[in-house]
Amino acid sequence: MLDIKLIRENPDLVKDKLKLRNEDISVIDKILELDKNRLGVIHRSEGLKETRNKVSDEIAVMKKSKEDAAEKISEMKKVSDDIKELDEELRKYDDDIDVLMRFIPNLPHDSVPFGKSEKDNVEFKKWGDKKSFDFKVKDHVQLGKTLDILDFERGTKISGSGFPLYKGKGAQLERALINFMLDEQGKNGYREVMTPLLVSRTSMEAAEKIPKFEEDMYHFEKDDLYAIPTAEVSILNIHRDEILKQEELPIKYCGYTNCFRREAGSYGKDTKGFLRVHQFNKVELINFCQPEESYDQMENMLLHACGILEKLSLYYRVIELCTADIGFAASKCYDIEVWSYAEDKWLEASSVSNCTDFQSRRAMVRYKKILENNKTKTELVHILNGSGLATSRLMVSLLETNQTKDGNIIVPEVLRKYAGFDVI
RNA sequence: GGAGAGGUGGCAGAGUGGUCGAAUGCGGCGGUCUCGAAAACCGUUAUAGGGGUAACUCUAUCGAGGGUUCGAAUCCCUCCUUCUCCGCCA
Repeated sequence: MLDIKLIRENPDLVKDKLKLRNEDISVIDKILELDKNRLGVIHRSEGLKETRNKVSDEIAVMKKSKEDAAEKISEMKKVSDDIKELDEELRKYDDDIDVLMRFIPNLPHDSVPFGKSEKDNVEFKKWGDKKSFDFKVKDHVQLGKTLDILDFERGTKISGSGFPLYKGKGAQLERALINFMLDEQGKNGYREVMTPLLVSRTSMEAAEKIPKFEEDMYHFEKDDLYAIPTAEVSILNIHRDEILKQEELPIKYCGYTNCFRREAGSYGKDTKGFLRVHQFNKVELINFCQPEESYDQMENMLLHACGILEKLSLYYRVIELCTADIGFAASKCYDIEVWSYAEDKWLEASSVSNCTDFQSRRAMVRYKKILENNKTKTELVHILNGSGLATSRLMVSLLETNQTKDGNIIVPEVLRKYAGFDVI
């Protein structure tokens, strides 16, 4: 969430930034009014509390010296009732403000290109060469079926559409890919973690996934747990409600998890094979750092994600998302897309986001900043996330790129020691 | 799932209705002493939110949320969590 103080003190700045995102800015004025009322109630309530505390002390003294305090007690009874009423009112204001705040996205960074839709995203970088095939390429579904390594029909039988079944060398290749990526990110300084896949509502809220994306989550009602849509959620919550040391920043984690997404509202779009699935595998990168270095860290993370694709020799490009397309919690985003020869289009395989203090404010992840005069100040960390990478769309490109004329797959050099075979 | 015992400041650990934001010890920071260090001694040591240019001041916080009371770390209720024992299961 945004800082209420920033809204209070710089409403025009906030509005201008939100306009860039095509947001309805009337909500800011509503918040300002509620906030003003809220502060008034706080003043009155705290004034009464001050009286109550003072008089209660006086009552204690009177009782000790056996004086009659009945009058003061009845006086305070009234004061206490008034406090109760004001605090009730205060809570209402808090709730009303919170409801509005939860749907306001992060402010875009100055470097983010302006745009009105995803069409205005800017190509930032392109790597590799588009391969030319002297035969008709098969798509990943055909390849998977012919080689008997991917079985979407049976996956559907087991769970419904969007739950892929990997078989034999397909399963092994997937495992190889995951291990390869974890090892590479480990070399890049990320500490490997294996996290819970089901998380509490509190954890989802801390990551700013709820309430905005509630419809996209799998929810286990009986235990009130949510299946994570990305390891970002569980990794981010490692340090919820903690105060970190300045010298341990940046803290970098990588973790492989299954990811679960209901993909509500996207039925009928990209339904083929891996293009849009409810369950997929992803190696996630998370970085907790000091505010002043977060944009540098972001560039690093982008390189770390791209490094995987380069080692796999896959043709890819990086897109800098425009103000209309950056993620809810993000101030800046890069998407990495791999090329699908069969679909003849780019597929999103990774997204690197700087969420600044937007998530850390609700998650309360802070650090002790050492100031010049040697004093310390507690400040929110910046949190970044990036996929490094998601396997499903990566697998599409990997299979298609490395197919041979007779329908086999040449395993990329770097994966061979992980897979234990060279060809499928 | 059953039975019991806990959750207090960075840590350990007192505190069962009143000047308790909280004794004491350890640790941390600053100082005295010393050539320097140790020891000893003295001081200091939380977070959040209001108000004030500031010194400062007010409010809240003893697992979380409600309740009783003029007043709650202390009493009552609910939840979370940790530990011990029993049962069940991988």
